[in-house]
Parts: sequence; structure tokens; C-alpha cells
Amino acid sequence: MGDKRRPAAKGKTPATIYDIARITGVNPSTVSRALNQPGRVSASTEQRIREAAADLGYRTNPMARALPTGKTGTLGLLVSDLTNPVYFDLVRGAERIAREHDAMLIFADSQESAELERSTAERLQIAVDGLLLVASRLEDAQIQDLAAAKPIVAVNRPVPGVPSVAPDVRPGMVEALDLLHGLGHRRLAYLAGPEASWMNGMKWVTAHDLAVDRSMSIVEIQTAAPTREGGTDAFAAVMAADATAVLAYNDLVALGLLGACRRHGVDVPRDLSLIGFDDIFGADLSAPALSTVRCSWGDMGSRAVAKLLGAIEGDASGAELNLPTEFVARDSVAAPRP
Amino acid sequence: MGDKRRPAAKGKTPATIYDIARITGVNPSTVSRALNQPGRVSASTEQRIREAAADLGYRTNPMARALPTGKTGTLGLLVSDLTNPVYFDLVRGAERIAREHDAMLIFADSQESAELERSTAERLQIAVDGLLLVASRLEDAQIQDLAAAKPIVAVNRPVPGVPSVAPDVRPGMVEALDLLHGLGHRRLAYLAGPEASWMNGMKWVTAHDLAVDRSMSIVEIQTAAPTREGGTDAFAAVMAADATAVLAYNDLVALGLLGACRRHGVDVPRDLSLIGFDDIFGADLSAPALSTVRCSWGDMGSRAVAKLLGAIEGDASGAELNLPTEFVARDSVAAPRP
DNA sequence: CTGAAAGCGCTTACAG
DNA sequence: CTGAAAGCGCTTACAG
Repeated sequence: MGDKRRPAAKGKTPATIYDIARITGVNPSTVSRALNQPGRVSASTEQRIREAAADLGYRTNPMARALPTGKTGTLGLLVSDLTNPVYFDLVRGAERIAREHDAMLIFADSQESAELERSTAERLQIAVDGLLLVASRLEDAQIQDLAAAKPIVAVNRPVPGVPSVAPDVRPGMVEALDLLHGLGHRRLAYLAGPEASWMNGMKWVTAHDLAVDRSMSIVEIQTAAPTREGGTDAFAAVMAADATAVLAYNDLVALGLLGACRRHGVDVPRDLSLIGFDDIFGADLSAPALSTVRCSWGDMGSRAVAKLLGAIEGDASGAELNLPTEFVARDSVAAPRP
Repeated sequence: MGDKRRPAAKGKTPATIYDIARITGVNPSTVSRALNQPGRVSASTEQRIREAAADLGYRTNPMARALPTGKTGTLGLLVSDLTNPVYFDLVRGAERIAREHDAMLIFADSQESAELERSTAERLQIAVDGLLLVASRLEDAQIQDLAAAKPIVAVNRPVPGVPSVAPDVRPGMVEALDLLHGLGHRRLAYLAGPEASWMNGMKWVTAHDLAVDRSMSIVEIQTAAPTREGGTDAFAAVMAADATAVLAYNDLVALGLLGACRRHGVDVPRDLSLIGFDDIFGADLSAPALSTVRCSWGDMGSRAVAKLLGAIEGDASGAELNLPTEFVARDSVAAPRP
């Protein structure tokens, strides 16, 4: 009976609190309380209700709960380009903490497009309790607008007035530049990332200042994309710059450049020292193994989710969190040819 | 007015169809029709309603819609271990198609645990329209049970009666074994994956049959985990097997073994030929670059989502889809020492 | 073409 | 401690 509007396809309709109420002879509201506000209901009824729930394989319907409460129990994760392996550590870290808190993760890719990012964020926002914006290409004001609607945590970039988690690139870069300087390098090149990336600006400024402090010259070399291909294509420009060492925006472009060097007979590290950024999967696999500046993206992910969960609870600690970086010495750095 | 229960934190309440109805002076049901069933409403009212909606920045609330329709507009993606880079491609492919169809992707990791997989799948199922089970560790019957509740597509493994997408490993392996045989190899080893993995069984059986056909011997060597570490730890066992070539369950274990070989002074490919599986990011980065059998995981992801979307629409083509594999020749294979 | 009503499954003041 | 009611935002027969 009661089989009037069968749910399109297959599947017996899942049990509801009404089913439990009927079986145990209580009001549905009591079922709801028993299941969600332990103590608000007598121990014996709660017991009976729980048993009935287990019998029926009852699962509370998150959609139905979301309506009156406004809480969906899901978090949105919006990254600028899912193609970059660093995000996998991030996603993993985020997923871990989300699971610990019984939250689900919805995620999406904005393909390095600010416009797509904005529209996706808006679409996502209505379905989630909060949003993680990773390596956002939006302007501060746009992010602040979004943050006015629902909690947001910016990852890999600070935004005034919005909680954020980002690496502090300085310590790792200090180590890197000190090493290069000590080895005798004096002419550096910075292989840049996307212009719209806040983090790219940060790395360039830091590298620049650190180089100047140490009386080294440094030039910025553009790439078409922060990918292996972008690095490969920048080979000629790098050669033209006549630097003895290059710092790359990320491991991907570094690896791309490394491949091009090999194909062109440029010996890394003898002819050119190379330092990447991120320590992605595979950075230790290349020949020579890539030296890099590491920041734990897994930590960034878990910290960001924790922060977001806090913000959703009303924890207004809109602070900026910075995670340390460190230099990872491998085989792509050596003294320059005399 | 009407500001009684302000949504906990911040954020103005999003516009609803009631707001639009009030502004345009029509019934909410008409708003709903105008927005979702173009043509069911006069052109002029539809026009006015759309404008009002745009003005208010209206977004339909997916939770609210899910309740009467039973459709959430989201798909679940459950993988056995998010740590494996092959899944990046899969996730990417899945995300692309999902986005094209305005579906959102919720995803979760079962950490190679069948029990965790089952409970997560159940939890997920109530929140999604359909589920993608990737490299499931469940038994056929368990998957069939889940599939009775809501549409499921199994990825990287067939399940009787359940739609699936999986690679056909044969063509790629035939190429690989032919090459090895032609080069003079006669003693092979198969570096295994998880015992609970259907795909591991498939690869072993295929390798075995193909080897026997070609009068080559082959032994199976267990690994503790289908990871780089698992491959590294299997080094001694591989050496003890006295094979001249090893086929690995996946690139991860192959890469792990490759690293161990290097550290122990075993020359790949002169002392030992090595063939991986998957062609993950980084497989071409190692020294020597890893030869491997490739299947496009990106395709698997997009095909699987397309199939799932079809199943949700009631498209009962519960078929099994097999995607071809191919051998990718790189530098880790050579003739055995005489 | 459009309105009024009922219902999706849950939560939560409000009474008692 | 528990019931009855109202409401969350939408959809969809049912009338007209």
C-alpha cells in the first residue's frame, strides 16, 4: 500500500522517521529528538526508537534535514585546476578531516578561469555549508562578496577579512637562496606562474628581495601555463636569460624545463641548477631528482577544512594561517661552471 | 519584516520562488513552471518571471527540490584509495562530464577497506542520485544489493547485472608479452596487487595465460600494498625469483621496485626489464622512463559518469563497457643478458 | 495558461 | 518527557 508514486526507477523507498514512529508508537517528532538530541527523550523510548531505526536500516535524509535547518552537511571544494598533482594531497587532507566530522565534500574545477570560478562558486554555495576556494583567481572583493553569503576559507592565498590558509614561502626560499649563493651562483631566473595568481606574485617578490639582499641578479621569465608544457616551452627564454640557476613557480614547470634541458643537451645541474616548488608526487622520480621547496598540501587541506568547519559553527576566528615551507635538497642543484 | 529566524551566522537569506511570485504577482507554482518547464507558461509571464529571478539573483535550492522529486542532482564517487595518482585522471574525467550535465560530484575514499566502503556507500547513497564505485573491494553480492537501491556503475571491475566500465587489459598485455618474448625473455615475474582486487586477479590470469602460450615461465610475487613502498619492499623477493623481466600490477609498485633496483645497483633494463600498468603522471619522468600498459583513466571516468547518468534516467543498458589498453614503450625494457 | 492544495522528510518552538 | 502543529522551498497532480 502507499505505492502511488513509485520513485521512477528501482529501489524500495528508504525508511523515514514516520516508519519508525509507527512501529514504536510514538510521534515522529519524538523520533527526531531521540535520534539527534540524546537525553531529550526517556532512555527506554530512545532505546526502542534506536532499535527500530537499526531494523529498518534508517538513514536520515540530509536533503530533508537541510530544509528546516539550513545545514546541508556538505562542504564545497573549488580548485583552479584539478590537473595539478598538488591538489591531490590537498583533497586527501581535506577529505580526511571532512570524514572525521561526518561532512561530505562536493568538489569542482574552475579551469583557471575567474569567470567560471565565480559562477561555480555561486552555484555551489547554495548546496553547501561552506566553501574552500583553492588558489582562487578572483579578486579580493569578489571573494569577500561570496564570503558575505556563506563561510569561505581561502587556500593558498590570503584575502583581507576572510579566513585563509597559505604557505609561508619565505623560510624555504631563504634556504634555497642561501644554498645557491653559497655554491657561487650570482645570476638567477624565476620561472613564473599565472599572472592572476596571488601566490605567483608572492614568490617572485620574495625571490627578488632575497636575491637582491645577497647581491645576486634575478630576472622573471613568463610561462604560458603552470604546467609541464609551460615549462618545456620556456626553455629558449631560460637559455637566453643566461642564468646559472632557476627557481620555478612550481614543480610542474620545473619538470617541464628539466625535460627540455635533457633533450637539448643542457646538463642539470652542471650547466644549470633547478629548484621547484611543492614537492609533488614524482619530484623525486626525475633524473636528476628535483630539489624543491615543500609545503604540505595535505596539511593545508586538513587545516582549511577544520577552519571552515569552525567558521560554520560561528567561530569568528577569521585569522590567516601560515604553514611553513622547507627546502628539500635533491640532485638538481650544484655549483655553477667556473 | 519576516526576519524572525535569522540563519545563524551571516548572509542574507537567498531569494525563493515566493519572492519572485510576490514581485511578479503570480502564484509560486507558476514561477516553478516558468523556470523549469519552458512553454508551460505564457511567454510574457515567463519573461517577467525570468527577469525578476535574475534581479534577485535567484538560485533554485537543490535540497528543496530534492525532497519532492527525489533527485538531488549529485553523483557520488567512491574510490578505494585516493592516494593513487591514477584516480586523478579518473576524477578529472568524471568531473568534466558531470559539469556538462550540471551534476555535482560528491566524493569519498574507502581506504582499501571493504567495511568502510560499504558503510560509506550507504551513507552516500541517500544523498546522491547514483554512485560510482571505483575499484571496489566489495563482493559482487554486496554491490548488487547497493545497486538495488539506486543506480550504480562499477569502475575497473565488472559485476554481474550491474553496469560497469573497465579496461580490457588483454591487448596491452599481448603487446608487452610479445615484445618481451621477441627480446629473448623466458622467465617472468608478476608483481601483484591487492588480493581483494578483481583487477589484480584479471591481470595475473592474463599474464599467466599469455606467458604459457609463449612458453615462458611466470611466477606471482606478492606485495604488501599497491604503492611505491609495496614495490620497494618486494625487491628481495623479485631478485630471489630470478626472472629477467617483471610485469607489475600498477606503475606505483613498478616505480617503487625501480627505485630499489637503483639503490641496490641492479641495472634496469640491462639486468631486469620492468613494465608497469596505468601510465600515471610521472611514469615518463623516472630514469629509466617506465614502459607501461596504458588505459585512459580519464575516459573511464567520463564514460562511467555518462553511463551512470543514463542509468538514472532509466536507461537500462546495464551493459559492461570495456576500454582498450595499449603498450607504451619507454626505456625500462631491453633484451636480457645472455 | 494559471491557481490552490498537498506533500516530500525533517526540525523545532509551543503546549501540556 | 512527549504530542500536535507549523514551516523549510520546491514540485506536481488537480481544477478551472
